[in-house]
Amino acid sequence: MYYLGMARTPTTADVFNAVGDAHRRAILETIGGRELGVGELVDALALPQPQVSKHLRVLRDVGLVHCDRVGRRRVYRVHGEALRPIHEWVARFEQLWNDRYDQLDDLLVEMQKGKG
Amino acid sequence: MYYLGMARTPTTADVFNAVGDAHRRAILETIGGRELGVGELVDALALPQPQVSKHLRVLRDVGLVHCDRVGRRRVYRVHGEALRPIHEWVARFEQLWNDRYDQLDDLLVEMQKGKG
DNA sequence: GCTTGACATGCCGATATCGGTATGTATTAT
DNA sequence: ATAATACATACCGATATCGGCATGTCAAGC
Repeated sequence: MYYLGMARTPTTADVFNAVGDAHRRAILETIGGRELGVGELVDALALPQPQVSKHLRVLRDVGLVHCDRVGRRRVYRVHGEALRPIHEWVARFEQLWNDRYDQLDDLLVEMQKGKG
Repeated sequence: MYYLGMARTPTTADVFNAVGDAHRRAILETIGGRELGVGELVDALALPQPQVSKHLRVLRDVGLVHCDRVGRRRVYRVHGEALRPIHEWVARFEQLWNDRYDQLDDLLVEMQKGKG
């Protein structure tokens, strides 16, 4: 009989996966709050240019970076909001090791009440 | 000439990678704050038992779950603190889309001062 | 126009990864 | 001791993934 199913879950190129790679994380860290061209990333990370470009492509596809064309350069910046799913997912487990944020949430609620 | 280097970065089985897989996340979500045996996970997730066991192995290796032997069962529980690296990494970018937590951090510092 | 610069993309090889099936192992029950 | 339960592990096939190299593309300068 022939093989029909998928061999592995199609890595729905999602944010969790994109951040799973150390080089991709390094790229995001290097860009930080700045706007960097590919060449600057290549210099900073000491990686071959095609590799950086391909990682940037992945990050772009999941919305983690945005890109502007400036002359013949491509200027990349981090779109931090794309990390929100990760933040919220991790937050679901946070209380299992740290209740500080729950305290803070309560506090915030109180503050809002006081202000209103 | 012969090929010498590594073909890819050795997926240093780290927490980021472990959480990159959707099935693994589902396992963590299903366990949640409870203690579950493998069979219960198999039933809940409708996955083959070996697959669940192997994912649990990965989660164990990175410290995301702990395991106790209870009779002939293995009872798994989430060790949420292992998610801290992810939390902290994401937090570094949080200010790029949400400054609420910075406010809260400032507030916490003030509270501690008041208490001390 | 042609060249250069800055980057994206295509192709390839090696391997890590995931799912499936079969089998091993340890513990309880009889 | 034997059998059954609950799970881990081994092995395999298919493919996704990453790194390296070569080439394509597109804007700017001459």
